[in-house]
Amino acid sequence: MAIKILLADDHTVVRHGLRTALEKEPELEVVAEADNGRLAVILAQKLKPDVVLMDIHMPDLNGTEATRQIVSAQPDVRVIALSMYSQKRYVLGMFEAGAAGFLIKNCSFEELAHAVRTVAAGKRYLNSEIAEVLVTSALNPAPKETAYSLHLLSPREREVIQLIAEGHSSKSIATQLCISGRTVEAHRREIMRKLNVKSVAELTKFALREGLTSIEL
Amino acid sequence: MAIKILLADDHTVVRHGLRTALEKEPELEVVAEADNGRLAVILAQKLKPDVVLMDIHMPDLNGTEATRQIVSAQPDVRVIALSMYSQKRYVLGMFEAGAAGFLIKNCSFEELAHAVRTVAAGKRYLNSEIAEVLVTSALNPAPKETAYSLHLLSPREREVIQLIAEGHSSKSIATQLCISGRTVEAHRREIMRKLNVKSVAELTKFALREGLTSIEL
DNA sequence: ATAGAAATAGGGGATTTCCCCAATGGCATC
DNA sequence: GATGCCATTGGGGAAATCCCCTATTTCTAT
Repeated sequence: MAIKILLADDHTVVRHGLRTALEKEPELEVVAEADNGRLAVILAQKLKPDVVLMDIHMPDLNGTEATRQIVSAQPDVRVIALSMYSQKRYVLGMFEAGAAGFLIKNCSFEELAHAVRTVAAGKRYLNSEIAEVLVTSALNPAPKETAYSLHLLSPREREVIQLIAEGHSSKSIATQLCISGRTVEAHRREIMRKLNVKSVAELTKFALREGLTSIEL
Repeated sequence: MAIKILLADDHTVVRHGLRTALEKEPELEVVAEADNGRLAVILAQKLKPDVVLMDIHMPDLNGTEATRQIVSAQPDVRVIALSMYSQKRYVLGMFEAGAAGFLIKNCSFEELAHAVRTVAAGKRYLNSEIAEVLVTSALNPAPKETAYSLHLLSPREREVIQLIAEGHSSKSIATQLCISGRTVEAHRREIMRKLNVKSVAELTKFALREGLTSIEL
């Protein structure tokens, strides 16, 4: 009995490529494709696939919400998240929504096929990168809030990171906050340690994602 | 004589799927894959493919700059841009860099294969959506700044700003580009002078707006 | 109460970035 | 073919940031 697969990804070419590659595997069968989350939910209900390969970024209904709806209606459908990024909030969000596995799009096809068989057998599938994210997250037991790592930072640190992301130097920040430049440097280092970034560029992207600053100059 | 294709996309699974699908076509042959723009340039030089399928968003060297380098060195290599989005600045940027065609990832595989054959025959390939973007753009003769404001920067500077916005230090960039750290610093200063910014934070935001880097880490 | 964290500030030195300047080479315009 | 622009390549020195520490105060939580 072949494993029935539903592909949910908004890029037609990507879906076609995945289907072609998956169907070279004898016991895997792609039964349908969806180009958005809402359609994925409908098709999952109708076709009862064994495994859904679910992209996270999709129009109309994103992969996380689609997973939540599918799994709550049909707990035996196994969903594998397929994402470009291994960011904690995506990983935690998908598992919280009920996904059985998580793959980075930058994985090998062999890993993808292996993941499909693993979750179809009722097990979870995590590669080492995702496992790392989960372990780190589990060891910092500040549930939910840690997922949005802004809560890792103290209020003062949030002030400082915003000013850095707005382009201010440590000295300028010190003047604005009426503290010593050394203190600002200490905050800056602590922020980078907590967020595990090594450059102002990454720090700026974090601040943008968290809405601490605007992309406009 | 089969059409030799080079695949450049940073997602391994996507490359594998495309390769599998393309190789079902008798007269198409995938001769190599690259997961970043710099490798694509090297492989294009070495293998002299007929067609390069080039993703726009890639680490280290993006698809637009990679296209520019490939086409300027080997004008007979035909590059097809493969993008998730049909935003004007991507379309204009790729054609300005010398691309022969432009495909949205959300196109059918038949269209992809047809585009490969079309550009290999020396013609351009545009689907109606891209044609629409170009016509609109041609009828609204917006000055270059609005169309492709990266024109302020030289090609080398565009390489450097991408790497800075990805979080690399000058020294690391120097190693990647095989030039002195002092030269990278000079580029960095020139970039900041031209863009009139004073910090890596502002520079990162510019790179994000121009699609040179992704907000995800 | 005691442990831990946040906020403050600093020493000293390594590394990186910033600002002034210079040489080369290409390419275009005149 | 001379001129001039600018891209690319770099040096020297000043400034900023980063990294290793220590230290005090305050507040919170166990």
